[in-house]
Amino acid sequence: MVAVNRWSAQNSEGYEAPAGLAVDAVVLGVRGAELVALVTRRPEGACGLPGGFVGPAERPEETAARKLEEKTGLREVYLEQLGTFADPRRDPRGWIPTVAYLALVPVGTEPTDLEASWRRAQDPGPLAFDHAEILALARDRVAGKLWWSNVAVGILPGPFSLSEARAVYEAIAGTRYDPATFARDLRATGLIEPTGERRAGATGRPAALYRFRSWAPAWGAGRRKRVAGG
Amino acid sequence: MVAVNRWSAQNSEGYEAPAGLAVDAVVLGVRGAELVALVTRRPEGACGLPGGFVGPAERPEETAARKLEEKTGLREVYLEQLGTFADPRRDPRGWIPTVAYLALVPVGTEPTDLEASWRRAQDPGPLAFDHAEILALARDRVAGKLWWSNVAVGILPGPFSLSEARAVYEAIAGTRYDPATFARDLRATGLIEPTGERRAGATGRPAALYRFRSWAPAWGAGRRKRVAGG
DNA sequence: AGAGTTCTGGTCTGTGTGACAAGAACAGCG
DNA sequence: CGCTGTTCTTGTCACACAGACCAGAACTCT
Repeated sequence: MVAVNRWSAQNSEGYEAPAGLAVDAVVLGVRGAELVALVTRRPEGACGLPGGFVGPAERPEETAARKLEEKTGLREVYLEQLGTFADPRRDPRGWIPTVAYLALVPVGTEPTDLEASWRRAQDPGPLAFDHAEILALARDRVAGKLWWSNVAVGILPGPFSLSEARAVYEAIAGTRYDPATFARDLRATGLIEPTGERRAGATGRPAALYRFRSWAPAWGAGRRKRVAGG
Repeated sequence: MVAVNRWSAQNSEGYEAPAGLAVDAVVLGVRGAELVALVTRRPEGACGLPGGFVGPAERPEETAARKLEEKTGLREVYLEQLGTFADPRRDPRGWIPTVAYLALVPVGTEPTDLEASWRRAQDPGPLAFDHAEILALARDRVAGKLWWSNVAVGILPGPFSLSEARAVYEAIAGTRYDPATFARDLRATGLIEPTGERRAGATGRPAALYRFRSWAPAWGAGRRKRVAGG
């Protein structure tokens, strides 16, 4: 019944228990042609992923959503569990496993928290704990699922042109696509539908606008792109 | 410093802490033409996935490997994290998050623990807690990675014929493959290599034997199969 | 009105995939 | 020993798809 020391607790069954359960979120967005991740300055001064402790009546995804709203003001963001990092030595404060989440936020989102800022997802600079490893896992995950699901809806929630979608896909995949082929293939996935509107005002021919058919996680049924050879 | 009740603890920082950290393993194998999962009888009488509590100086994958050896006698099995299930109400005993793992064991493996037995991965019967959900996630995961990695090495560790490999792949994917096309495609992944031996004694032309090039997780570089349309 | 830019539909070609056909290498039997 | 049946193995063929290119459409700017 008594915590044996500062670093871990003990329950009534005699099992050692963690000192707490944490969540960390990899918040990804697109700025210009680059994939960016949100990092916050920690009390110790180092930078790290936004996160916090899970409450005793909370599901971890609720904690992640709560922290995300604090940093960005956004609700209803795409959120997916990446995995759990539970090496007992990962946090010098004690035995604190963390459940890592991947979040995707719309183009143009700015941090509401002054301690938070965008960094390039590649080369984010030094991060606390094992956060660099978590970020790397997030990059692989989102790139792998790009053409197979509607994860991009988190970054393109509103009506978008195929050029805007292409910029997002290119930033995430790290490659360039032929505009005509990209349009054909994205339409063929069946994940998007035309709104009937067009975006004028810019230079060139106005682009037709599209939206994702569903906000909820979904999978394409038509053509799929192969992933780049490993 | 004092656990507030039987169901959760509290650390020195004032944060509530879980009552313990658990692991559960989905142990998959192939018996005949079917994908099977290992289940154990729990003290309460219900059936569930093999699992246990993580020690304070242990990484969860070590706990999973330890429990797996208790149930099957196997060391060096393929082990991969599936995800974490941490709904505070998932376990009636208290706030106990569990990290779920996927393990693949060779064809012919028999449980060493009398309380453990094989069940069909589809239709395993009622399972305790959220273990049915965890098993479903494991089935999807292994089917999705089948053609993209050498996960099957966990089920086919020794020399095998292409027919034996095909039986395993068909059991996992739940489909049937053309023998000739299967042979061409599996060879084209670059994941396997011929041993030079042949398996005689059975009826028909003796089959050439193959082995996986590497035991460690690896990815194919050649042809890949598309996943079945969702 | 003309030039420049971007979007969009069409075509063409190389390649991967699935299905099929035919030959090779054994065991069992009359 | 030859025939039959089975299984493994190689080869071929048709189709669908990814990628690239081209030309026209639709706008803005000068």
